[in-house]
This record gives sequence, C-alpha cells and structure tokens, in this order.
Amino acid sequence: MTLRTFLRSMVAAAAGQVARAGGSDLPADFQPRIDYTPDLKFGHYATPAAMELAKVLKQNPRAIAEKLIAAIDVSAFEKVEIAGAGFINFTLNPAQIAATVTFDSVGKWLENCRKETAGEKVIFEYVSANPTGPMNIVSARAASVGDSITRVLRAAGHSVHREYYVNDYGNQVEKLGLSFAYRYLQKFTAIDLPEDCYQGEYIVLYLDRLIADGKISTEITLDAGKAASLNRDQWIADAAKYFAPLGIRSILHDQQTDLKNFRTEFDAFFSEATLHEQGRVLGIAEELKRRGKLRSEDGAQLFVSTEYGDDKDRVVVRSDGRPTYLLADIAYHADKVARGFQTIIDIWGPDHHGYIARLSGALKALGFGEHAGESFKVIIAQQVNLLENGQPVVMSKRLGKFQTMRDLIEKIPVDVCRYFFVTRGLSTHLDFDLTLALDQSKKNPVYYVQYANARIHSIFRECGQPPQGFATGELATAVAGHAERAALFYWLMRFPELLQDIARNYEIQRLPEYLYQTATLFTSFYHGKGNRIKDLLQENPSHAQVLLSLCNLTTQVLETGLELLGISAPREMHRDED
RNA sequence: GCGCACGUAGCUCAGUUGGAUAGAGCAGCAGCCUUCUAAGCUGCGGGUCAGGGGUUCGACUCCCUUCGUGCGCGCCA
Repeated sequence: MTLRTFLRSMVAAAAGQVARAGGSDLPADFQPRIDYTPDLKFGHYATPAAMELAKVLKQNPRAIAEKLIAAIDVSAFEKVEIAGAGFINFTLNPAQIAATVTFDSVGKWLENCRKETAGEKVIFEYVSANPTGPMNIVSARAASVGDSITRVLRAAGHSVHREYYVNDYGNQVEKLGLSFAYRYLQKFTAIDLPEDCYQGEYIVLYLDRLIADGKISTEITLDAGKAASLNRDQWIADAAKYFAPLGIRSILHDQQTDLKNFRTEFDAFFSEATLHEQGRVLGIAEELKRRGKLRSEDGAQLFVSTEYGDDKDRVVVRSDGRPTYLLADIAYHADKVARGFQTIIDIWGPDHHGYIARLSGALKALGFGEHAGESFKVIIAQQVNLLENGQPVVMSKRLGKFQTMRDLIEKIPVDVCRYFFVTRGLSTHLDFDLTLALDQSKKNPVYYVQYANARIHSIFRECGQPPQGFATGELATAVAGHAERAALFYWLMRFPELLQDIARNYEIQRLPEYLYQTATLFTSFYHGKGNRIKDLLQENPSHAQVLLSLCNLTTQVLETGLELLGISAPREMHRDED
C-alpha cells in the first residue's frame, strides 16, 4: 500500500462519521484529498478535508477539523495537528510506516500497489507518422512521451496496448509511387519532378537501395535505351503503381528501426489499408446512417458533427463514392472499441486539434461513452522549434529539407533526447537547441540523475556490500532527527503515489522532475555530516547497514524511474578528460 | 473572422483534480577537492505568474474580457 492510500481511507472514514453526525450524507464517491505538506516540519501529509466538508456542513473548518481528529485514532501517529485555515497535518510514526510499506524491493512494492488500481484496458496510439517520408522531431517528442506514459500506465496496474496507425492508403500512397517513378526516370532522362510529388532527396536514396537489392521487376526496369523508346505516360502509371507498396514498406521499415533505436516499442502497427480492403470504412458510414447521423449534400455524405460541437458537418463519403480520411479514422476507432478497449488515448500532432471534435463526436454517435468507464482522450503534442546555434532550423516538408528523427538520434544521445522531451509538458511549444544540448551535455540534468545512481553503486563497491533489502520501519526510525536522511526517505515513500498520479493525468513530466529531486536529495544526504557509510562501517556497523539500505531504496527508485522513461541507469560513470 | 492551445526569473521550462512562503536547470556572482566519483556541494542576486475584472475561506490554477504568439478552419491526409 502507499502511505497516502492508508491515510485517505482513514480520513474518508472519519469524514463519513462526522458528516452523519452533522446530519448530512457525503457523496458516495467522496474521496478526501491527501496532499504533501509544503515542508516536513508540518508533518508528512496534510488534508484540506475539513475545508471541503465545511461547504457541505456549513460549519467552521477548524471546528470540523477538531471533529475529524476526534474520529481518528490519533495515538497511532507521531503527531496530528490543525494548521492554518483548517488543514490537518499528519506526522506518521515508524510503526505505521513499517505496517504499510512492508516490501523489501521497490518492484514488489509497486506490484502490491497495483492492487489499488482498478486496471483499465487501455489502447494508446502515438507517433503514427505517415509512411511517406522520414519522421520529424515532433514524432520523436511523441515517441518519448507516449512510450514513457504507457510504461507508467503498466507500472500503475493498467493493461496497455501500444499501437501505431499506418496511413498506407489513398492519395498520398499514389503520390509516393509517382515520386519513385519520376525519380527512377530521372536517372535516364531529363524530366522535372512534378510539384505534387514528394520533393525530398530521401526518395532517391530509397530507390537506390531498391535497385541495389535487385527489387525492381523486369517490366519496370529501365536502361538508357528503354527509357528513350518507352511510352512514357503508360510507364509512369505502371511504375507508380508498382513502387507505391514497395516505397511504403521501405519507409515504414526505417521508421520502425528508428523507433527501436529510440527504445520506443509498439505492440502493433495497424494498417489503414486493411480497413478499406475489408469494406469496413464504407461499412461504418452505413452504421452512422442507421443511427441518423449522416446527411446528404451535393451528392456527398456528411457526418453531422455539429451535433457534437464541431464548426460544420464533415464529408465522410465524397460525391464519387470514395471515403474521406475522416471516415477511415472513424472506422479505425470503432475497431478499437470493438476490440474491447475502455480507455482510448491518442497523441496527435499540433495541426490536428481541429480534428478532435469530429472524431470524438463520431465515437459518441456510435454509442461509445454511454457505459461507465469509457473514455476517449486526445493529447496534442505541440510543435518543436529546432534551433542550431540559437538560430531556427527551417523545417519544410515540401522542400524536403527537414530535420529528421534519425538526424536527432545520430546527433544527440538517446538518454538526453528522451529526458529532454519528457521533461516538458506536451501542450507547450518547445525550443530544442541542438548546439546547447551537445555543449551542455556534461551539465545536462539527465547526467545528474544517472550520476547519483552511479554514486550509490560506488558506495556499494567501496563498502564491499551488495545491495540488501530494506526495512521501512527501521529506516523511519534511523532517519528521525536527521534532516537530509528524513527528506530523502519520505520523498522516496512517494514514488508509487507519483506513478498513480501520472497514470491518472498523463503528466509524464512529473517523473523526470521527481527523479531529479531524488538525485538532489540523495546527493545532499551523501555530503551530509555523519552520513559517510565507509567510515560508519567501523564505528557503528548497524547504523551503516541502515544507511546502506536507504541507498538501496534510492537506487531502486532511480533505476525503476529511469527504466520507465527508457533511459539507461549506468552503475559506473567516468568523466571524459577534455 | 471563427475555433483550439499557449503566455510564470535574462533564457528553457516545472508548479500535484483550486491549498500553507511561486520552484528547477542554464546564465551571473562568492566560496569549497589530504573525502564512499568535483558530472559534485554551500551561499547570493533575480518575479506586477501578459493586463484588467469576477467566482470563494483560499486563484499561477476556474469563468469573462483585452493584448500577444502558434496552430486549425479542403469532397487533403
């Protein structure tokens, strides 16, 4: 259990009792807030429950706080007191901590805390870059954040399916095939690349690879003579059709490689084309029609998204009978529902926020959200301004001159990239200065966290002690009266609570922040008077053992936390001499 | 024009479903290596939380409004 859960149930029981005595019932789902005190001198946890109850009971908060305390077994605590407008501050005693946190490894502790979570069946979609070119920096941001959130969701007890949607259907696929065809023809003939082709040089690189690998069929293969004599339009049409799936496959393959190198894992890559092939895209239009959510206009079918807060109704079937991208996306999300997911989360790029209303409207129209616990949430990953030497790097996909995710990984260590992306909330635009990231790499916060962990293992090495388990009761007793030890210990006790919070609000940036603070508190303990374990080993061996166990708890939290962020946790680090 | 975001220290950003005195890194200044790693530690300076109004015991947080920035407003994806 977490200490917070322990306190929450205690305060909830007291609040119920006080409310009943005051002649009113609390809402069935009333959960008192349990906050951290702003300073350990106020205690370990605090609750503003009396202020919340004051509204319901129409009584003075401090008077209610008195009654709440009377309903709690105060003798079990070190101290319970009322402060300010009516906060109740709790100072736990070691026996309570020993009884609540009873595990000798952080892994087992988290495993036990998972039982507090009503595990949801979650599908988390992120990155989903078009398979028509290399991934950009926003994809890298979404990859870091999405991957880390899903790891935390799992650690907190949810079942998570990680998915990547592949837009391998429609205009852009044809456009890609055409781009390959023209690039191939250009090798033998002077011909301009049409404007509606992908202009990037990467097409040529992929083409060269296909040629080198002997992947081009004899009907399409060109040589100088054939290029001069062929029916050009016919060849282009055939070649475009031939190259399209090959190009998609090659590009997707590279995207998967990049993601893997970025330590971003997916459980499935979902092909849009399969939905079309199975008739499920137009099928979902029928379903919407049955539900009275389509209307006709100029021969096209429109989804009445205005009923769900959209600016205007949106075309889902064109007048020529072809479905739009929106319809395919509706079918895709309907498929997620059909697969039994209750919580559907997408991370989208910055240019898609106008799209949320129509898609969530469509899900509502199809009945998703009518059952308790069903939710659809879109998180928008805002744009990244890439800077080099303080100057913006121009990113223009059209001109094919854009910074790719691969460039990023090649330039900057994955540990630094992932930490950097995940430290900022997704909803703000962020400046990423490549030069700065490299120049300051030695001072980068991620190294500070890793260094703290390496230091702990250095202690283990120096003391000749392999990491042992930890006994929380003994620790709580040993840290009492030592500012640095206590600050570190009670901070570590929050770890599972933090994961529970992130699993609820998806604010992943709180994890790196927490780990940084953990490193700071550890380092300050490390330098603190009387905390030098190597010396204590002779002077006071039992004391040394307890402090080693505090170190062990710290490293387990750091290593688990870094793992959740996909960042390595080296146990030995050495400075490069420059 | 309409819609959705964002605006916090010189710079980049945190700020727990509204909670006690608004924080960190970088940059700046002053100290600290016979020490389990100085990739470190200690201290200092730095803020009308874009402006104004409202809601309440309490607002960086919620509502309204003004200003600024970004994005979206296709029978493209």
